[in-house]
Amino acid sequence: MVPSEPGSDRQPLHIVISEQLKQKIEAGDYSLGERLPSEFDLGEMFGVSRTTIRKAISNLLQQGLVTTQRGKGSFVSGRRKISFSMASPLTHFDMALQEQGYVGHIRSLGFAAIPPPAEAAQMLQISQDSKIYRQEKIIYADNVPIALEIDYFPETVGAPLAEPLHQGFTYSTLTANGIHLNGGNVSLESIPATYELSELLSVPLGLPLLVFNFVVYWGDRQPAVCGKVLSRSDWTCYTSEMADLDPGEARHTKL
Amino acid sequence: MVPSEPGSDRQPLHIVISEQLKQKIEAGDYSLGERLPSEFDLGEMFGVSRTTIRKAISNLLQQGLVTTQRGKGSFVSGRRKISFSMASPLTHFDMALQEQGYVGHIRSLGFAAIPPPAEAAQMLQISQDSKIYRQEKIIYADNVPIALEIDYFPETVGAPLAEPLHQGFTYSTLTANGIHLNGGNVSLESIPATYELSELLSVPLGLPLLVFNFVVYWGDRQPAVCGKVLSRSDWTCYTSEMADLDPGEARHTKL
DNA sequence: TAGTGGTCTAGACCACATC
DNA sequence: ATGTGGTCTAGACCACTAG
Repeated sequence: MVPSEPGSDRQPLHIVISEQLKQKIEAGDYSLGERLPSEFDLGEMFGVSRTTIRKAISNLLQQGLVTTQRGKGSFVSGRRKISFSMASPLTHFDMALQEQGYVGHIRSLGFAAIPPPAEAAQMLQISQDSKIYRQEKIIYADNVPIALEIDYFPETVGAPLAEPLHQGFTYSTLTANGIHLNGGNVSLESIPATYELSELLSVPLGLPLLVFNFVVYWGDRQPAVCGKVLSRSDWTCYTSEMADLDPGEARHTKL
Repeated sequence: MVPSEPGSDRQPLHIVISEQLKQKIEAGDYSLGERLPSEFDLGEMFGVSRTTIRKAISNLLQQGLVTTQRGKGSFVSGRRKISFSMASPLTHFDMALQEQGYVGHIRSLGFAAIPPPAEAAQMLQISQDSKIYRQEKIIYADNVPIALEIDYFPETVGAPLAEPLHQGFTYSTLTANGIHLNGGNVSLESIPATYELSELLSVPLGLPLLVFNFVVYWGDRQPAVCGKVLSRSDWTCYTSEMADLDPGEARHTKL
């Protein structure tokens, strides 16, 4: 199976090959979860070196179409996405997971009182001398790590709730302890996974991550928590509903 | 400059090298826009083959830290992001660009009446027999392609406004012609750039793209347009403001 | 033990940019 | 003409998975 006549195509071989494999995957010739032929075999099938095949498979990896496992092979990936509402931010991750048929749990990577980073101090409206509680945790759905959550709590919230916050989902813990959130500012962006993040979330380096930045308030606009959730883009999306659009209003909210 | 003592590190060479280069970039040793040493020189500096250096630079590419130009070199990238409000969706892209100091323009890739795709027909609440107008265009900021917008208009909107829609920004054109949007459903996700998208937006294959899915209404909840905006994650982010959070409400909006 | 993907080498040729 | 990144080869060794 030689790619095509050499005269007409201007595409690199690894692109031609990865696009052909992509078509086969999308056509169902290689079905979901199925193992692709080995790199050696693919090299023979296309009549190219293993290096070129590896580059082609790397293209599919970057596009999230396959995953690779050392010693086993390359497998067609594909899964449905878990959707979270932007209207209830960090909020109810556990409920959203449960409603959509997943078992959620968290693994804490650390909970400590630290001097506040400048950015967090500003969002929580506290001075640089006061303490701040920083929590970092991985969120799992069916034992797959799907997100890294980083929270900053002001001392008034973090100190009395240190223990429950350390162990449970943020929103549920807050509401269970009488802190009812009533507003916030959020922003969404996307970044490629750094090496460190790729290790934490078991994804290839560079895979898109959704970054949900938030600061939420309770009572009389007291900041309750701020931070960010970095979630695997192959597992998550965010939804929102709008009403009464007014072009001049609510634009360029600074977070 | 040999990486480190061989006994202790378990990281591949290309990771060690790309992480070292990353540190230098973030420390400012290589400043913004500066050219890195050539692959050949880097190979000599680290005492490894060019293949390994290319893999290391590929890691930086995937993380959006550098860009490469054939015949010229590799350059440190880095730019601020343009923020769009989720409260006014497709909406005022041109104004948002202008307010943030960019010159915006569009290039149409096509505008045609077609039989409606099933998904679009459902969102626009029309039957499969009626016609639909599909528009595809690239959005530029300062002559850099930052987004691909795909719109579907029902015949009642698309037919009379074919000409102006073809040439201008969507929201501005609609409001200028008496169609005032007053609500909508949106969702945000992120996907890696496919080969085709990477060509259209001049980004490396696999770079994260933000996908803004929308359907917006006017008058008495008549769908005016639906579609999606795929924007370069290194140039764009979305912001939103919330009030009166109610945990049970507005969750899992289906788009 | 055999097969797989992960790493790395040394070298070749090409297309493009610059002088 | 020279230097750059982009493509591709042929081959080696390693780490891991499996029967």
